[in-house]
Amino acid sequence: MKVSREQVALNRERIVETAARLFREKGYDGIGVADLMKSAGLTHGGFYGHFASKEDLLAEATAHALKKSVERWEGYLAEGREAAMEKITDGYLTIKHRDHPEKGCSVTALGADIARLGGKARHAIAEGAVGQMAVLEQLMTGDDAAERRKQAIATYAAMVGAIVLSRAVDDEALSVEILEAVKQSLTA
Amino acid sequence: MKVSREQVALNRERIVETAARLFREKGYDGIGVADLMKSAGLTHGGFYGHFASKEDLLAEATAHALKKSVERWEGYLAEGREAAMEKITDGYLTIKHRDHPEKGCSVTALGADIARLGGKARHAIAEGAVGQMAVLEQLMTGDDAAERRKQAIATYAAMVGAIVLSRAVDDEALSVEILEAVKQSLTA
DNA sequence: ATTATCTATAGATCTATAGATAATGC
DNA sequence: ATTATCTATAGATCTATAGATAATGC
Repeated sequence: MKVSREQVALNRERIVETAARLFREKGYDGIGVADLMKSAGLTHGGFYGHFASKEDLLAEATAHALKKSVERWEGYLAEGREAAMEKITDGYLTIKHRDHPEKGCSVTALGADIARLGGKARHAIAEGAVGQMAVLEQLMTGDDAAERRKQAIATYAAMVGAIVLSRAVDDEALSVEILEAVKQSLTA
Repeated sequence: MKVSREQVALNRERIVETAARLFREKGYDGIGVADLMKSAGLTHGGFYGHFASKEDLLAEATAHALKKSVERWEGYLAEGREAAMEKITDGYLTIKHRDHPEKGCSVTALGADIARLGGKARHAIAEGAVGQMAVLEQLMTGDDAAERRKQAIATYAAMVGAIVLSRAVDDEALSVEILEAVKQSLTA
Protein backbone atom coordinates (compact mmCIF):
# COMPACT_ATOMS: atom_id res chain seq x y z
CA MET A 1 0.00 0.00 0.00
CA LYS A 2 3.02 2.24 -0.12
CA VAL A 3 2.87 5.06 -2.70
CA SER A 4 5.54 7.15 -4.42
CA ARG A 5 7.11 10.17 -2.72
CA GLU A 6 5.40 12.39 -5.22
CA GLN A 7 2.06 10.81 -4.37
CA VAL A 8 2.74 11.24 -0.64
CA ALA A 9 3.23 14.97 -1.19
CA LEU A 10 0.04 15.14 -3.25
CA ASN A 11 -1.88 13.22 -0.58
CA ARG A 12 -0.67 15.56 2.12
CA GLU A 13 -1.63 18.59 0.06
CA ARG A 14 -5.07 17.11 -0.56
CA ILE A 15 -5.55 16.52 3.17
CA VAL A 16 -4.65 20.15 3.91
CA GLU A 17 -6.99 21.51 1.24
CA THR A 18 -9.81 19.21 2.26
CA ALA A 19 -9.33 20.25 5.88
CA ALA A 20 -9.27 23.95 4.98
CA ARG A 21 -12.63 23.47 3.30
CA LEU A 22 -14.29 21.20 5.87
CA PHE A 23 -13.10 23.02 8.99
CA ARG A 24 -14.47 26.30 7.60
CA GLU A 25 -17.72 24.63 6.62
CA LYS A 26 -18.38 22.56 9.75
CA GLY A 27 -16.14 24.07 12.44
CA TYR A 28 -13.19 22.38 14.10
CA ASP A 29 -15.36 19.99 16.13
CA GLY A 30 -17.82 19.51 13.30
CA ILE A 31 -15.62 17.18 11.27
CA GLY A 32 -13.64 14.20 12.55
CA VAL A 33 -10.31 12.90 11.34
CA ALA A 34 -11.95 9.78 9.90
CA ASP A 35 -14.50 11.68 7.77
CA LEU A 36 -11.91 14.22 6.79
CA MET A 37 -9.54 11.55 5.51
CA LYS A 38 -12.42 9.83 3.74
CA SER A 39 -13.19 13.13 1.95
CA ALA A 40 -9.54 13.27 0.90
CA GLY A 41 -9.82 9.70 -0.45
CA LEU A 42 -7.75 8.04 2.30
CA THR A 43 -8.39 6.02 5.44
CA HIS A 44 -8.16 7.63 8.83
CA GLY A 45 -5.31 5.53 10.18
CA GLY A 46 -2.99 7.10 7.64
CA PHE A 47 -3.58 10.57 9.02
CA TYR A 48 -0.96 10.36 11.76
CA GLY A 49 1.77 9.64 9.27
CA HIS A 50 1.20 13.13 7.89
CA PHE A 51 0.31 15.17 11.00
CA ALA A 52 1.04 14.89 14.70
CA SER A 53 -2.50 15.83 15.68
CA LYS A 54 -5.79 17.22 14.44
CA GLU A 55 -4.84 20.61 15.90
CA ASP A 56 -1.63 20.65 13.86
CA LEU A 57 -3.68 20.11 10.72
CA LEU A 58 -5.98 22.98 11.71
CA ALA A 59 -2.99 25.29 11.98
CA GLU A 60 -1.64 24.21 8.61
CA ALA A 61 -5.02 24.37 6.89
CA THR A 62 -5.72 27.81 8.30
CA ALA A 63 -2.30 29.12 7.26
CA HIS A 64 -2.84 27.66 3.79
CA ALA A 65 -6.28 29.22 3.31
CA LEU A 66 -5.25 32.64 4.60
CA LYS A 67 -2.08 32.70 2.53
CA LYS A 68 -4.10 32.12 -0.63
CA SER A 69 -6.52 34.86 0.37
CA VAL A 70 -3.74 37.38 1.07
CA GLU A 71 -2.17 36.58 -2.31
CA ARG A 72 -5.47 37.19 -4.06
CA TRP A 73 -5.83 40.60 -2.42
CA GLU A 74 -2.21 41.47 -3.22
CA GLY A 75 -2.91 40.69 -6.84
CA TYR A 76 -5.64 43.35 -6.91
CA LEU A 77 -3.17 46.09 -5.94
CA ALA A 78 -1.81 46.35 -9.48
CA GLU A 79 -5.22 47.50 -10.73
CA GLY A 80 -5.16 50.75 -8.79
CA ARG A 81 -6.65 51.91 -5.52
CA GLU A 82 -10.32 52.21 -6.37
CA ALA A 83 -10.54 49.05 -8.47
CA ALA A 84 -8.70 47.04 -5.80
CA MET A 85 -10.93 48.31 -3.00
CA GLU A 86 -13.98 47.47 -5.06
CA LYS A 87 -12.77 43.93 -5.81
CA ILE A 88 -12.02 43.30 -2.14
CA THR A 89 -15.33 44.57 -0.79
CA ASP A 90 -17.32 43.04 -3.65
CA GLY A 91 -15.68 39.69 -2.97
CA TYR A 92 -16.07 39.86 0.79
CA LEU A 93 -19.34 41.63 1.58
CA THR A 94 -21.62 39.46 -0.50
CA ILE A 95 -24.30 36.82 -0.11
CA LYS A 96 -22.02 34.39 -1.89
CA HIS A 97 -19.31 34.76 0.74
CA ARG A 98 -21.88 34.61 3.53
CA ASP A 99 -23.33 31.38 2.14
CA HIS A 100 -20.01 29.69 1.37
CA PRO A 101 -17.85 29.76 4.50
CA GLU A 102 -15.98 26.71 3.20
CA LYS A 103 -14.37 28.94 0.55
CA GLY A 104 -14.37 32.13 2.60
CA CYS A 105 -12.46 34.05 5.23
CA SER A 106 -11.00 31.78 7.93
CA VAL A 107 -11.30 34.47 10.59
CA THR A 108 -15.07 34.61 10.26
CA ALA A 109 -15.48 30.84 10.02
CA LEU A 110 -12.91 29.68 12.58
CA GLY A 111 -11.85 32.74 14.58
CA ALA A 112 -13.79 31.82 17.72
CA ASP A 113 -12.78 28.13 17.55
CA ILE A 114 -9.13 29.06 17.12
CA ALA A 115 -9.21 31.68 19.88
CA ARG A 116 -10.30 28.90 22.27
CA LEU A 117 -7.92 26.25 21.00
CA GLY A 118 -4.84 28.43 21.05
CA GLY A 119 -1.62 27.01 19.64
CA LYS A 120 -0.23 27.39 16.15
CA ALA A 121 -3.57 28.15 14.52
CA ARG A 122 -3.72 31.49 16.37
CA HIS A 123 -0.38 32.36 14.83
CA ALA A 124 -1.72 31.53 11.39
CA ILE A 125 -4.64 33.90 11.99
CA ALA A 126 -2.28 36.66 13.12
CA GLU A 127 -0.13 36.27 10.01
CA GLY A 128 -3.20 36.25 7.78
CA ALA A 129 -4.66 39.33 9.47
CA VAL A 130 -1.36 41.19 9.15
CA GLY A 131 -1.25 40.32 5.44
CA GLN A 132 -4.84 41.38 4.73
CA MET A 133 -4.44 44.61 6.67
CA ALA A 134 -1.17 45.42 4.90
CA VAL A 135 -3.06 45.34 1.61
CA LEU A 136 -5.90 47.44 2.99
CA GLU A 137 -3.42 50.01 4.33
CA GLN A 138 -2.31 50.72 0.78
CA LEU A 139 -5.90 51.38 -0.23
CA MET A 140 -6.78 53.81 2.55
CA THR A 141 -6.90 57.56 1.98
CA GLY A 142 -5.76 58.91 5.36
CA ASP A 143 -3.20 61.71 5.46
CA ASP A 144 -0.35 59.80 7.10
CA ALA A 145 0.72 56.18 7.47
CA ALA A 146 -0.55 55.92 11.05
CA GLU A 147 -3.98 57.14 10.01
CA ARG A 148 -4.11 54.76 7.06
CA ARG A 149 -3.14 51.88 9.35
CA LYS A 150 -5.99 52.72 11.73
CA GLN A 151 -8.39 52.93 8.82
CA ALA A 152 -7.21 49.56 7.50
CA ILE A 153 -7.78 47.90 10.88
CA ALA A 154 -11.22 49.46 11.27
CA THR A 155 -12.11 48.42 7.72
CA TYR A 156 -11.02 44.82 8.24
CA ALA A 157 -12.87 44.59 11.58
CA ALA A 158 -16.07 45.88 9.99
CA MET A 159 -15.76 43.33 7.18
CA VAL A 160 -15.20 40.43 9.59
CA GLY A 161 -18.07 41.54 11.83
CA ALA A 162 -20.41 41.95 8.89
CA ILE A 163 -19.92 38.36 7.74
CA VAL A 164 -20.16 36.90 11.26
CA LEU A 165 -23.39 38.83 11.88
CA SER A 166 -24.91 38.16 8.46
CA ARG A 167 -24.40 34.41 8.96
CA ALA A 168 -25.65 34.32 12.53
CA VAL A 169 -29.04 36.02 12.10
CA ASP A 170 -32.06 34.10 10.83
CA ASP A 171 -33.60 37.15 9.14
CA GLU A 172 -32.63 37.26 5.46
CA ALA A 173 -33.56 40.93 4.99
CA LEU A 174 -31.52 41.95 8.03
CA SER A 175 -28.63 39.79 6.89
CA VAL A 176 -28.51 41.46 3.47
CA GLU A 177 -28.99 44.90 5.04
CA ILE A 178 -25.89 44.30 7.20
CA LEU A 179 -23.75 43.39 4.19
CA GLU A 180 -25.01 46.40 2.23
CA ALA A 181 -24.66 48.91 5.07
CA VAL A 182 -21.08 47.91 5.79
CA LYS A 183 -20.16 47.93 2.11
CA GLN A 184 -21.58 51.44 1.72
CA SER A 185 -19.87 52.69 4.86
CA LEU A 186 -16.52 51.48 3.53
CA THR A 187 -16.80 52.79 -0.02
CA ALA A 188 -18.56 56.10 0.75
CA MET B 1 -35.44 13.63 45.31
CA LYS B 2 -38.32 15.80 44.21
CA VAL B 3 -37.96 19.52 44.97
CA SER B 4 -40.49 22.33 45.32
CA ARG B 5 -41.90 24.15 42.29
CA GLU B 6 -40.01 27.23 43.34
CA GLN B 7 -36.79 25.24 43.48
CA VAL B 8 -37.49 23.76 40.06
CA ALA B 9 -37.75 27.26 38.61
CA LEU B 10 -34.52 28.27 40.34
CA ASN B 11 -32.75 25.15 39.05
CA ARG B 12 -33.86 25.83 35.52
CA GLU B 13 -32.69 29.43 35.76
CA ARG B 14 -29.34 28.27 37.09
CA ILE B 15 -28.95 25.83 34.21
CA VAL B 16 -29.65 28.61 31.70
CA GLU B 17 -27.19 31.01 33.34
CA THR B 18 -24.51 28.34 33.68
CA ALA B 19 -25.01 27.41 30.03
CA ALA B 20 -24.84 31.05 28.91
CA ARG B 21 -21.48 31.30 30.64
CA LEU B 22 -20.00 27.93 29.63
CA PHE B 23 -21.12 27.96 26.00
CA ARG B 24 -19.54 31.40 25.54
CA GLU B 25 -16.37 30.27 27.28
CA LYS B 26 -15.90 26.86 25.66
CA GLY B 27 -18.08 26.92 22.56
CA TYR B 28 -21.16 24.78 21.93
CA ASP B 29 -19.17 21.58 21.46
CA GLY B 30 -16.69 22.46 24.18
CA ILE B 31 -18.98 21.64 27.07
CA GLY B 32 -21.16 18.55 27.47
CA VAL B 33 -24.55 18.27 29.12
CA ALA B 34 -23.07 16.24 32.00
CA ASP B 35 -20.38 18.79 32.89
CA LEU B 36 -22.79 21.64 32.38
CA MET B 37 -25.30 20.14 34.82
CA LYS B 38 -22.48 19.42 37.26
CA SER B 39 -21.50 23.10 37.13
CA ALA B 40 -25.11 23.98 37.89
CA GLY B 41 -25.04 21.60 40.88
CA LEU B 42 -27.23 18.90 39.35
CA THR B 43 -26.76 15.51 37.70
CA HIS B 44 -26.96 15.16 33.95
CA GLY B 45 -29.95 12.84 33.84
CA GLY B 46 -32.13 15.65 35.16
CA PHE B 47 -31.36 17.86 32.21
CA TYR B 48 -34.03 16.42 29.92
CA GLY B 49 -36.76 17.25 32.39
CA HIS B 50 -35.97 20.92 31.77
CA PHE B 51 -35.02 21.00 28.10
CA ALA B 52 -35.81 18.92 25.04
CA SER B 53 -32.23 19.01 23.78
CA LYS B 54 -28.85 20.65 24.18
CA GLU B 55 -29.64 22.85 21.18
CA ASP B 56 -32.81 24.11 22.85
CA LEU B 57 -30.74 25.14 25.85
CA LEU B 58 -28.28 26.95 23.58
CA ALA B 59 -31.15 28.98 22.12
CA GLU B 60 -32.50 29.86 25.54
CA ALA B 61 -29.08 30.66 27.00
CA THR B 62 -28.20 32.86 24.02
CA ALA B 63 -31.51 34.72 24.19
CA HIS B 64 -31.01 35.22 27.93
CA ALA B 65 -27.48 36.58 27.61
CA LEU B 66 -28.32 38.92 24.73
CA LYS B 67 -31.44 40.23 26.43
CA LYS B 68 -29.43 41.22 29.46
CA SER B 69 -26.86 42.91 27.24
CA VAL B 70 -29.49 44.88 25.30
CA GLU B 71 -31.07 46.01 28.58
CA ARG B 72 -27.71 47.23 29.82
CA TRP B 73 -27.17 49.28 26.69
CA GLU B 74 -30.71 50.66 26.85
CA GLY B 75 -29.99 51.79 30.40
CA TYR B 76 -27.13 53.94 29.14
CA LEU B 77 -29.43 55.94 26.86
CA ALA B 78 -30.74 58.05 29.74
CA GLU B 79 -27.26 59.47 30.28
CA GLY B 80 -27.14 61.26 26.96
CA ARG B 81 -25.65 60.50 23.58
CA GLU B 82 -21.96 60.97 24.20
CA ALA B 83 -21.89 59.33 27.63
CA ALA B 84 -23.88 56.37 26.34
CA MET B 85 -21.63 55.89 23.33
CA GLU B 86 -18.60 56.04 25.58
CA LYS B 87 -19.99 53.47 28.01
CA ILE B 88 -20.84 51.09 25.17
CA THR B 89 -17.48 51.28 23.41
CA ASP B 90 -15.54 51.33 26.69
CA GLY B 91 -17.38 48.22 27.79
CA TYR B 92 -17.03 46.41 24.47
CA LEU B 93 -13.68 47.33 22.93
CA THR B 94 -11.50 46.40 25.88
CA ILE B 95 -8.97 43.78 26.93
CA LYS B 96 -11.37 42.75 29.68
CA HIS B 97 -14.09 41.89 27.18
CA ARG B 98 -11.58 40.17 24.91
CA ASP B 99 -10.31 38.03 27.77
CA HIS B 100 -13.70 37.15 29.24
CA PRO B 101 -15.90 35.75 26.49
CA GLU B 102 -17.94 33.92 29.14
CA LYS B 103 -19.39 37.27 30.23
CA GLY B 104 -19.22 38.96 26.85
CA CYS B 105 -21.06 39.37 23.57
CA SER B 106 -22.70 36.13 22.39
CA VAL B 107 -22.28 37.06 18.74
CA THR B 108 -18.49 37.12 19.01
CA ALA B 109 -18.30 33.98 21.16
CA LEU B 110 -20.98 31.84 19.49
CA GLY B 111 -21.89 33.50 16.21
CA ALA B 112 -20.06 31.00 14.01
CA ASP B 113 -21.28 27.98 16.02
CA ILE B 114 -24.86 29.21 15.86
CA ALA B 115 -24.66 30.06 12.15
CA ARG B 116 -23.81 26.38 11.54
CA LEU B 117 -26.31 24.89 13.95
CA GLY B 118 -29.27 26.92 12.74
CA GLY B 119 -32.55 26.62 14.62
CA LYS B 120 -33.84 28.81 17.41
CA ALA B 121 -30.43 30.09 18.47
CA ARG B 122 -30.12 31.99 15.18
CA HIS B 123 -33.36 33.73 15.99
CA ALA B 124 -32.01 34.70 19.41
CA ILE B 125 -28.98 36.24 17.72
CA ALA B 126 -31.19 38.18 15.30
CA GLU B 127 -33.31 39.57 18.14
CA GLY B 128 -30.21 40.51 20.10
CA ALA B 129 -28.59 42.19 17.10
CA VAL B 130 -31.77 44.14 16.37
CA GLY B 131 -31.88 45.29 20.00
CA GLN B 132 -28.24 46.36 20.13
CA MET B 133 -28.46 48.15 16.79
CA ALA B 134 -31.66 49.96 17.85
CA VAL B 135 -29.72 51.45 20.76
CA LEU B 136 -26.78 52.37 18.53
CA GLU B 137 -29.13 54.04 16.03
CA GLN B 138 -30.13 56.53 18.70
CA LEU B 139 -26.50 57.40 19.28
CA MET B 140 -25.53 58.01 15.67
CA THR B 141 -25.18 61.51 14.25
CA GLY B 142 -26.28 61.01 10.64
CA ASP B 143 -28.68 63.50 9.07
CA ASP B 144 -31.64 61.21 8.61
CA ALA B 145 -32.95 57.98 10.10
CA ALA B 146 -31.75 55.85 7.17
CA GLU B 147 -28.23 57.23 7.51
CA ARG B 148 -28.20 56.67 11.28
CA ARG B 149 -29.35 53.10 10.76
CA LYS B 150 -26.53 52.44 8.33
CA GLN B 151 -24.07 53.97 10.76
CA ALA B 152 -25.41 51.82 13.59
CA ILE B 153 -25.00 48.64 11.55
CA ALA B 154 -21.48 49.58 10.48
CA THR B 155 -20.59 50.45 14.09
CA TYR B 156 -21.91 47.15 15.44
CA ALA B 157 -20.13 45.14 12.74
CA ALA B 158 -16.83 46.87 13.50
CA MET B 159 -17.24 46.13 17.22
CA VAL B 160 -18.02 42.46 16.60
CA GLY B 161 -15.13 42.08 14.16
CA ALA B 162 -12.71 43.81 16.52
CA ILE B 163 -13.39 41.34 19.34
CA VAL B 164 -13.29 38.28 17.06
CA LEU B 165 -9.97 39.43 15.60
CA SER B 166 -8.43 40.51 18.90
CA ARG B 167 -9.17 37.08 20.38
CA ALA B 168 -7.99 35.09 17.37
CA VAL B 169 -4.50 36.58 16.92
CA ASP B 170 -1.57 35.41 19.06
CA ASP B 171 0.16 38.78 18.98
CA GLU B 172 -0.73 40.83 22.06
CA ALA B 173 0.42 44.15 20.61
CA LEU B 174 -1.60 43.60 17.44
CA SER B 175 -4.61 42.50 19.48
CA VAL B 176 -4.57 45.69 21.55
CA GLU B 177 -3.92 47.80 18.46
CA ILE B 178 -7.07 46.37 16.85
CA LEU B 179 -9.21 47.25 19.88
CA GLU B 180 -7.75 50.77 20.03
CA ALA B 181 -8.00 51.49 16.32
CA VAL B 182 -11.66 50.46 16.14
CA LYS B 183 -12.51 52.41 19.28
CA GLN B 184 -10.88 55.53 17.85
CA SER B 185 -12.56 55.13 14.49
CA LEU B 186 -15.97 54.94 16.20
CA THR B 187 -15.53 57.86 18.57
CA ALA B 188 -13.60 60.20 16.26
C1' DA C 1 14.70 -2.79 3.32
C1' DT C 2 11.90 0.89 3.93
C1' DT C 3 7.66 3.10 4.59
C1' DA C 4 2.83 5.02 3.31
C1' DT C 5 -1.35 3.42 3.94
C1' DC C 6 -4.42 0.03 5.52
C1' DT C 7 -7.59 -2.48 9.13
C1' DA C 8 -8.78 -2.90 13.73
C1' DT C 9 -9.23 -1.27 18.21
C1' DA C 10 -8.34 1.06 22.77
C1' DG C 11 -10.09 4.29 25.71
C1' DA C 12 -12.51 8.29 26.32
C1' DT C 13 -15.91 10.97 25.24
C1' DC C 14 -20.87 12.49 23.74
C1' DT C 15 -26.41 12.98 23.75
C1' DA C 16 -30.36 10.96 25.17
C1' DT C 17 -33.24 7.57 27.66
C1' DA C 18 -35.02 4.14 31.19
C1' DG C 19 -36.28 3.15 35.51
C1' DA C 20 -35.53 3.99 40.65
C1' DT C 21 -35.93 7.15 44.39
C1' DA C 22 -37.86 10.27 47.54
C1' DA C 23 -39.97 14.65 48.57
C1' DT C 24 -43.80 17.77 47.25
C1' DG C 25 -48.52 19.01 46.94
C1' DC C 26 -53.18 17.51 46.30
C1' DA D 1 -50.34 10.37 43.63
C1' DT D 2 -47.33 13.05 41.26
C1' DT D 3 -42.98 14.37 39.64
C1' DA D 4 -38.01 16.42 39.84
C1' DT D 5 -33.93 14.48 40.20
C1' DC D 6 -31.08 10.59 40.67
C1' DT D 7 -28.12 6.42 38.93
C1' DA D 8 -27.01 3.63 35.22
C1' DT D 9 -26.52 2.69 30.55
C1' DA D 10 -27.38 2.37 25.41
C1' DG D 11 -25.50 3.52 21.26
C1' DA D 12 -22.87 6.51 18.69
C1' DT D 13 -19.30 9.14 18.29
C1' DC D 14 -14.27 10.92 18.87
C1' DT D 15 -8.68 11.04 18.72
C1' DA D 16 -4.88 8.36 18.61
C1' DT D 17 -2.23 4.03 18.26
C1' DA D 18 -0.70 -0.84 17.03
C1' DG D 19 0.44 -3.93 13.84
C1' DA D 20 -0.36 -5.84 8.99
C1' DT D 21 0.14 -5.12 4.15
C1' DA D 22 2.15 -4.15 -0.12
C1' DA D 23 4.50 -1.06 -3.21
C1' DT D 24 8.53 2.07 -3.68
C1' DG D 25 13.32 3.04 -3.95
C1' DC D 26 17.91 1.85 -2.60
